[in-house]
Amino acid sequence: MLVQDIFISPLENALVSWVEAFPKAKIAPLFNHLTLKPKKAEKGSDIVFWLHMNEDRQEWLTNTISTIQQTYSVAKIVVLANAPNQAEALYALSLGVVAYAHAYSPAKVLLEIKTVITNGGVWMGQDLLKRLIEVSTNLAGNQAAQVDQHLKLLTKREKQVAIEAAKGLSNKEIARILTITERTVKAHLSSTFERLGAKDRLHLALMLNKKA
Amino acid sequence: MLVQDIFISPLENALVSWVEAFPKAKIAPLFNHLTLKPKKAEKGSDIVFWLHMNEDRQEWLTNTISTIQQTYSVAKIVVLANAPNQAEALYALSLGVVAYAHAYSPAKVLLEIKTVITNGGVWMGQDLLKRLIEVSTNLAGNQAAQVDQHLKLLTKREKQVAIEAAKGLSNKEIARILTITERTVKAHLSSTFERLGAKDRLHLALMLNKKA
DNA sequence: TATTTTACTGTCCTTCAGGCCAATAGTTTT
DNA sequence: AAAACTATTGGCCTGAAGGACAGTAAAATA
Repeated sequence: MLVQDIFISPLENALVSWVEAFPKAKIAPLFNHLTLKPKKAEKGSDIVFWLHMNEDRQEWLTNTISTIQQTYSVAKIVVLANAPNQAEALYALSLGVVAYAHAYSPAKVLLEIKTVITNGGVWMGQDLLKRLIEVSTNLAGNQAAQVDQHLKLLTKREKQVAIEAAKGLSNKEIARILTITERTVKAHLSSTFERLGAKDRLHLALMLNKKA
Repeated sequence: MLVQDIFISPLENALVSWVEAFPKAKIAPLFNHLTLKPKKAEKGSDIVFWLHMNEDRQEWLTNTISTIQQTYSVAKIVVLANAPNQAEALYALSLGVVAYAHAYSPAKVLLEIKTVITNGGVWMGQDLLKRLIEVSTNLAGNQAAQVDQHLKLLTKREKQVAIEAAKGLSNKEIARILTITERTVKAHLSSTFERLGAKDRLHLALMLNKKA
């Protein structure tokens, strides 16, 4: 099967590791419909687009991916980022990109990525994946129940104080509406922090305002 | 670098594809400390444990993984499931497993998995990954939707600071990760409070963590 | 009944947050 | 070219937050 690699980068010259990994690859300054004839693409060949991503070019990325997908339905797209970050990676992957890596990855890694994606795999950083899994496993549990779980550990009075604090009220305000001393509010809060393992009222607020 | 493969399976005979992929691999009916001498493991060699997972053996999986991790800190663990499912995969990955695949994967795939994980990668099914990404982008996405409303009122730098502050980080911590002075963080935050009409960082956090 | 938990309050102290009043340099807009 | 905005940092000051180290009285539980 013919596999064709196309680098799209704003740089004049492709990075050395790219050339090393794919000597025969095409390099284009930006994607346009003349880069490759669609017909040639359709007849059973795989195309891999390697998009070189600079900072602050989200829009370009979005548009380019969209255009490629519309033009070559079978194409696989890899994003190589100068400054990789999780948010961007997540975004790119949600658009259908099958690999997201550092732009200065050595040739060996690039070839490995190629192997993985041509076999139907997806390539991404381990940190991002870890976060994905964390988020998903958290989400699997019921959040509403989780908040109750927290409040259940508190006494009646601590609960009241905690809820007000989580709304953003100051100790003084909480004291006023519960008709107790500010000192007492602090006592309930300190106890609450310890019971729930929160460092401070902000973390408490984040715990109790957990997104559903 | 020496890489040692160890199959752990309740079956008497290893599956053919395993033997085909790793003719020199060790095969053990179940994990115990005598399987491999820790000393041998420590001196710069990579160990890969391939756990053959039958149905209804979650507990065995949990214990085995735990034991392996305690014994060989550098070991990589692969789970090969007779009947793969996303929940189990997610669980395994959250325990630190670096690959989850079908037990009857052909030798070619097994070798590919090996390549990926020995290079620091993680292997999993594309469907699972797609789901992970969907879930995560929904989560990050719906927030971004309303939160964007707020964030778009901020400058680039203010945005970065605001997001970290909303996570519960202190000024000092934010300063460190953005490589600026704590004073500068304060300046960005003050500006942010004014632009968004937040009284303090807790209100900012509530605004940016608003649920749908 | 004895013990533990809850609710409440006190003072002292340290750290942190955020406002106020600056200044400099680069970028963008008018 | 002038004005406005952005990014950066400085010092000073006030007040809030939270920990340390207390104490008392009522209620719940063993």
